[in-house]
Amino acid sequence: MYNADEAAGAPTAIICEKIWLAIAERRLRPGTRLKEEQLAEIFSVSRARIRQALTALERDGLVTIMPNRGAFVSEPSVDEARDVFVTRRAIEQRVVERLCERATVEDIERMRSHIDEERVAGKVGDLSAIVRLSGGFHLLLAELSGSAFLFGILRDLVSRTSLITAMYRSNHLHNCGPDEHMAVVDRIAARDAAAAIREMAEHLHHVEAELDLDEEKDQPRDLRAALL
Amino acid sequence: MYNADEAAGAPTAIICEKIWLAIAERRLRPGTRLKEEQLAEIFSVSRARIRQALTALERDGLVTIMPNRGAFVSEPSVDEARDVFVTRRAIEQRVVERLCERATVEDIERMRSHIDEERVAGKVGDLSAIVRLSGGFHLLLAELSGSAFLFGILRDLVSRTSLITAMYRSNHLHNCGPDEHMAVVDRIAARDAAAAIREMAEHLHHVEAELDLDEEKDQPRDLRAALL
DNA sequence: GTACACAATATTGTCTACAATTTTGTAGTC
DNA sequence: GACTACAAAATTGTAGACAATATTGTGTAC
Repeated sequence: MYNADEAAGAPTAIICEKIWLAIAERRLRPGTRLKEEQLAEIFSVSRARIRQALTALERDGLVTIMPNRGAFVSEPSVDEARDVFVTRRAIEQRVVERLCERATVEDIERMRSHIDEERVAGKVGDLSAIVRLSGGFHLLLAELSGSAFLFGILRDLVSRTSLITAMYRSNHLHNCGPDEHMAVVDRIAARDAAAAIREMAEHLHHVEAELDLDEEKDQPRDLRAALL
Repeated sequence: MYNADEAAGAPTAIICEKIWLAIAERRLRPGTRLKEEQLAEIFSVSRARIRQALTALERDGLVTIMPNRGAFVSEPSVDEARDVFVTRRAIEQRVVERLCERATVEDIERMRSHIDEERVAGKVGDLSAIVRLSGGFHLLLAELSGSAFLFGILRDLVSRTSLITAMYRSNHLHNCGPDEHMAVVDRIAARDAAAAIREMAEHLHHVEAELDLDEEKDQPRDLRAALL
């Protein structure tokens, strides 16, 4: 891990990751304004580089850029949140399906050792690692599925899931539990595609179910809707 | 349509679209180098704007940027091409599925009138319009499915499909025929999800089958592989 | 006292100049 | 004569300066 205090002259990818992590860990709340000059000073880089980072983050759906207005941490609506999970189920079903056909024993081993890391992070209570690893498991599966597009798409979706989780869940720790991950891996190892798909779908439903997507159904997007 | 001769001071989106169309219409062949200064002069804009356009096109997979080397029109491999179709089938299955549940009569009408446009373009022989509309049909379906993510993902995939079609097919005209599109819409209108999904899968298989993805199986990515 | 118009400030958007890197051409040496 | 090292040209990457736009604060008129 990089030391957060030594951020001088960091390349664009590092800046993106730092902002991404800050959002996922709820240090940057949805709706927060991200002033370019301010960020440039914080990271000790030029404003041009910050703009690059912000446009990249916009592409991942983490920040929303309003022309001539500035960049803000995105505030995904309930509908958008549900939409992410709908799409994830579609993508990850296909990922698991392919893994049941193609995964090697080395692949299975990588999945298991990843889950070990998750468990360690959970015991130690390293929030930063937990956030990264829980999403990372799904990305690892997508990577091992051998489809660069499924991987790329899921990368987007996982980022958005982190934001959604940060926004609609009081506590992030229970999500993406290593036990449910292991259940999926066991089914893949057994080459039981139907069961693996079911296990994954169930897992994603659990993650979604832990969010408060029902209560504050239409949360205000603009002031008018909020106050009248 | 814009006049291609009057491109002075065009915003980034216009530049992207022009380059995209040039690639889709095979005026820019895969592997072509895209020098920034040259493009800046052609479009009568600053080099900074060209860089914006190129990074946007890279995100869509149409150009490949090699650091300190420059931007090139992407050369998707056979495996990547197949991968795109695998992913498209997964995504568009879900799109059609949702449309069978949610599509209104107005939606069906929009699909049908879009297909009418395709037929007109086909009769007139407007290659530019054919390219745009054939992909546009699938995007319209995704848009009407009500899932912004399915739409966004398919947007990417359709762009890549255009590039792949331009690369592996001698004649673009037979792809995405309006008749097969109409077959899908008819099934959606009849709310027959299973049949609609089958019709769409078949259509995508046809498009893929018309490409020469078998013959030049490992086309050279680098000189070493090409010459030794 | 309120509302509108105007000005000041702050922030983003764009362009131009400079620095770093890579590629190509040339000369020198073995 | 061929290979290596060096230099020059071209191209990309970066940063800083300037212009455009939106927001906020103030003043004046009704």
